[in-house]
Amino acid sequence: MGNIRLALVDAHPIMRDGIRCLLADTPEIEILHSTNTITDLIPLLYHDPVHIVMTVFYTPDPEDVAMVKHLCSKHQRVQVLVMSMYKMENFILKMIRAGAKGHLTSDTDRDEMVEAILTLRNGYDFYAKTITNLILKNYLEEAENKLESKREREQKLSTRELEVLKLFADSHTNKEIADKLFISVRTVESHKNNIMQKLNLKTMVDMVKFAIRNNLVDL
Amino acid sequence: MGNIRLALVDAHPIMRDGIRCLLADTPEIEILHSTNTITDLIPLLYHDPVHIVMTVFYTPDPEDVAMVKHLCSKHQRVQVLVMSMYKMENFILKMIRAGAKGHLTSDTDRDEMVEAILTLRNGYDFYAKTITNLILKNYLEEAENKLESKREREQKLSTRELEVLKLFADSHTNKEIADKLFISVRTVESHKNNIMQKLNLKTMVDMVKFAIRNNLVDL
DNA sequence: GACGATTTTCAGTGATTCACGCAAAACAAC
DNA sequence: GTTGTTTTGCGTGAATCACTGAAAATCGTC
Repeated sequence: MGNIRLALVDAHPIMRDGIRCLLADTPEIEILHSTNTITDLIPLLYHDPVHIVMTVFYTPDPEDVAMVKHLCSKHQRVQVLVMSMYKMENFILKMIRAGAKGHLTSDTDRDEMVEAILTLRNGYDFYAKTITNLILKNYLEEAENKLESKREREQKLSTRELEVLKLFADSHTNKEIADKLFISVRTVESHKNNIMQKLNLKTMVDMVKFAIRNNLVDL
Repeated sequence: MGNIRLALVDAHPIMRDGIRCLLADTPEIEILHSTNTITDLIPLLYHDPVHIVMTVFYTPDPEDVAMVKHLCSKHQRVQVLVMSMYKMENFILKMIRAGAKGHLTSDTDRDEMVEAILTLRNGYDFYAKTITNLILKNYLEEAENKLESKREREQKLSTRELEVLKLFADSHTNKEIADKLFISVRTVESHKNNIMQKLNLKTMVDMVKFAIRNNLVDL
């Protein structure tokens, strides 16, 4: 197999330079493109295709997931390797579902990065150890009892409570929730109280975070 | 003048590796320490002092400013070079006031980085062109068109507001925040109101999400 | 159908927070 | 010293929270 054609996407030029430098003494990896965003990269791929796109994300932004999805659908032959500088299982899994074939975290090093690129080029997926644990956990849970999060909410929260929680975490006021569900504001309050008690949450900030973590609402 | 003894602070190991790699063929710069945080670095400096500490920040966090200030006061002979991956004139200026002697942005490159380090070692300050432009632009705008800069400024949060937002999104009640910051509960309320207005957020749920998205708190 | 368990509904009460407006003191820039 | 911003704080009425209690609806099951 010939050289591996790589594209680098990172909002910070210095980081792109750093990665390029780290990969400099790996001659079988050739960096063809280096852009700020996936959007900038896509047009370049038509005349100069690559095998692998490595993109770095610094914050968990739903837009990034959408961009990865878009890239994967537009260029089905490229393999996307995501490096995320945050540690949100949620989003990492979303990236994988969006079509990413590999994933690294910010505590990776040159060797792991090269290994990831080579692995992807050979047609296999690559997930950093820190990620593997996560995926394994998730998979096991899904196989045996749907999702952990699902178990958590469905075993502990009732249907109505879930409805209220969703609306609340979607930035609706109690009054709005009450109107939407044709119940009184006091009932909404009760549900929220019960949710907090059941899940052992202290504040409603915790409630919002719970909802996000469990995919009840988008960030 | 002998070798320049440098310490590197960055929350992301891969970035530290990248920078180290970029500086590898500049033999007069010697990287002695490489840590996650300034806090981790400080004890090392007692037995192994350096000339320059280069620290990278990804989000505008008042605590980072405080850490830089602390570092500058504890080790008055070290010179701090800040690289900020965001573009908030506000915070860049604060870093300078906190004692940083140089400043780079994420669109810097190896040469500029080396230049900055050498300049600092020679006893002069160094500010990247992009920074100078920023400051100049800001200055001009303020002089000629107040509205524009006002609008811009209103989208940014002040130090205090960021502190309040962080604590709030970290599940603290207003009372707790007030106690922690030694201000009244009413002041906390004011800050929260101002934040919502500045960021054009409707509810506190939105505020929590904003904080998570911007990495001010963990999920 | 009857029974118990759970869910859903709602209210009282006092504390806390929200939303909006206003303003003095502190601070920084010029 | 003047100007503008930030930080601090208060007043008011509405909304929400935290806690308790409780009636009505629903569900599983014998």
